[in-house]
Amino acid sequence: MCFLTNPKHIKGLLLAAKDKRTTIKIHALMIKTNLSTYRNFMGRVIASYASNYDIVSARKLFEELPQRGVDTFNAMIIAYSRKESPFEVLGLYNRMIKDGVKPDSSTFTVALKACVGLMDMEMGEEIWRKAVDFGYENDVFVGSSMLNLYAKCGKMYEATAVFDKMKRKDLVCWSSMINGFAVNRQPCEAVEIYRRMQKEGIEGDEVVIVGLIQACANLGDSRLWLSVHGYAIKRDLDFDVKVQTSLVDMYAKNGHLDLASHVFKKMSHKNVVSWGALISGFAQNGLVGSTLETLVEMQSCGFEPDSVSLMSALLSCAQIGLLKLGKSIHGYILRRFDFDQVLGTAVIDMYSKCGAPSCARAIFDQMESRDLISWNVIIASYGIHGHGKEALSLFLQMIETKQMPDHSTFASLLWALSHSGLVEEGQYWFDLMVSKYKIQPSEKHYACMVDLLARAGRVEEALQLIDSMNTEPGLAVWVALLSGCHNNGKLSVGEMVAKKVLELNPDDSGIHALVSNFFAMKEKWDEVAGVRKTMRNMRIKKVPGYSAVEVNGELHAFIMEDKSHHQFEDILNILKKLDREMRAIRCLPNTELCMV
DNA sequence: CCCGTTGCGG
Repeated sequence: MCFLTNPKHIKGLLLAAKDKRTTIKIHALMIKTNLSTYRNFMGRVIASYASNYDIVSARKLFEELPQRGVDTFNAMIIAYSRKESPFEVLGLYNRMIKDGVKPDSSTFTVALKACVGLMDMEMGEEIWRKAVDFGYENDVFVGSSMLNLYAKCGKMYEATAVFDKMKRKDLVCWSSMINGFAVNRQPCEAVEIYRRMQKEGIEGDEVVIVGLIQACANLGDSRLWLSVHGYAIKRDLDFDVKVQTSLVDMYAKNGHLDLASHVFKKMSHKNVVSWGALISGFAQNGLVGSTLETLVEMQSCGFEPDSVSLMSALLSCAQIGLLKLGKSIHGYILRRFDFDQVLGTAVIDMYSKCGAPSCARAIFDQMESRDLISWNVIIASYGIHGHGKEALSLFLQMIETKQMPDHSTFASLLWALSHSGLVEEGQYWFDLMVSKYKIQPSEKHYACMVDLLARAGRVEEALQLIDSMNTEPGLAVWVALLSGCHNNGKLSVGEMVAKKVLELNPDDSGIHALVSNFFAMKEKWDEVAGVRKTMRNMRIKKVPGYSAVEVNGELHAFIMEDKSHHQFEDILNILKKLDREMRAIRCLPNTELCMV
C-alpha cells in the first residue's frame, strides 16, 4: 500500500470511490498508515462518504473535525441536498455564516434550492442578500436558483427582475422562466420568453420544450398544440419520456384522448408518470371505463399504481357510485401508502359521493392533518346529503382551527344551507363572506343565494340580489330563480325568467323540462309545445341522462325511458310505494320530471 | 452545485 503515502493518489482514489465499502476501505487504510497529511484529506473523506450515501458517517467525521473549510461544508450540504433534506442544508448554511466560513457559489446555489423545497421565500431573500454581499450577484448558478425560487413561489414579477439583471444567461435560466410562467398559468408570457430566447439565437432543449408544452396545455388553441408537438419532432426531442408525457397530458387535458392515447402508444419507454398522465386524463374527462381499464393494463405491464393513478380511480368511483371498488382501493392504499391528506381527501370524496357519508366523516375525523380541500370536501359531503346544519357546524369548526375558507368553501356551505332551507344562516354567511373574508361572490354563490331565497318563496328578494350583481347573471342564477318560481307559483316573474333561460340556449334537457313544466303550469300550451320540440331535437344529439347504483359489486344503470332492467317491475313497485308514503306526509313529488 | 413529465373540491 505504498501508494497511500502519495497524497495525490489518495485524492484520486477517494474521487473514484463508487460505493460505501470502497470509501470505508480507503479511510481505514489512511488511519492505519497514519498519514502525516491525513487531516488535510478529511474533507475528501467526508465528501466521499457523503456522495456514497453514508451521510451518517460523513456527518460524524464532520463533527469530529477541529475546523471546517468551505469545501467540507459544501460536501455535507450537497449530500443533504441530494437526500432532499432542506432543513439540514439550511442548518449547515447558517452554521457556516455563524462560524465565519465564506460560502461560495455552490453553497448559495444549494441553500436556495433548499428554500424551494420549503417554499420559504423569506429565507431565500436573506440568502440572496448575503450572496450579493459576497459578490455572487452575477453568478448564473446563484441567479438561476433565486429566480427559480421566485417562480416556484408564484412571484414571476420578482423572478423577471432577477432574470433581466443577469449578465449571462444559460439555458437553465431560460427554461426556469418558461416553466415558471407555464406553471403560474401565464402561458402567453411563457411563449414570449421563448421567442426572446430564439431571437438571441439560443435553441431550446427538451426541458424548454416541456415548459412550452405545459404552457400550451393551458391555451385553448389547437394549432398551438400541433405546432409545439411538431416543433418537438423537428428538434428530434419527441423521444424524451418527459416530453412525451407532457404531450399526453396536454392533449388529455384538452379532451383529445385519441391524440393522447396515440402519443402514449408510440412511447417506447413508459414509466408510472406517463401512465398517470393518461389515466388522469381519462378520469378528468369522465371516461370511467377507460380510466379503470388503463389502470388494470398498467398493472399487467408490471407497473405498480402510484397515488396519482389511484386518485384517478377514486375519482371514477365517485363519478358513478362504485362503492365496492372504491372501498377496495381504500384498502389497497392503507396497505401500501402513507395515508396522506391528499389521498385521504380523495377517499373521503369517494365515500361521500358513493352514498356513504358516515364513512367519509369517520376518515375525516381520523386524519392527522387537514388542509383547505379536505374541509371543503367534508362540508360539500353534508351539502350533497342535505344536512345543512352539520355542514354549518363543520364550517364553524374549520374557522376555529384557523383554516381560512375560500370561495369554494362558501360555495359548498351556501349550497348546503340552501338545500336545507336555512335562509337566515345563508344570508348571514353570504354577507360575511363578502365583508369579512373579502371574497367576491361568483356566479355559483349568487346561484346558491337565489336558490335559497326563491326556494323559500322570496322571489322579490332574489330579484333584488340579481340586480345587485356586478356581472351579467348567467344560466345558473336564472335556473335557480325559475325553479323557485315554479315551486311557489310565481307566475309573472317566472315568465320573464323562463324567457331569459331560453335566450341563453341551455344544452341541458333538464332545464328545458323545467321551462316546459313552468309553461304547463301557466297553461301556455304553445310555449310548452315549442320547448318540447327543442327537446326532441336535442335528444337526437345528446346522450340521455342516466343514474347508476352499485349493489353487491354489480352496476345497475338506469337510462332515461329505459325499462330493460331485469327487476324493473319490482323497482317500479317500490317507487310507487315510496311515492304513496311521501304523499301521505304531504311531500309532493313533481312527477313530470320523473321517468315513471 | 441551478431547470423539466401525472394528482384531492366547486
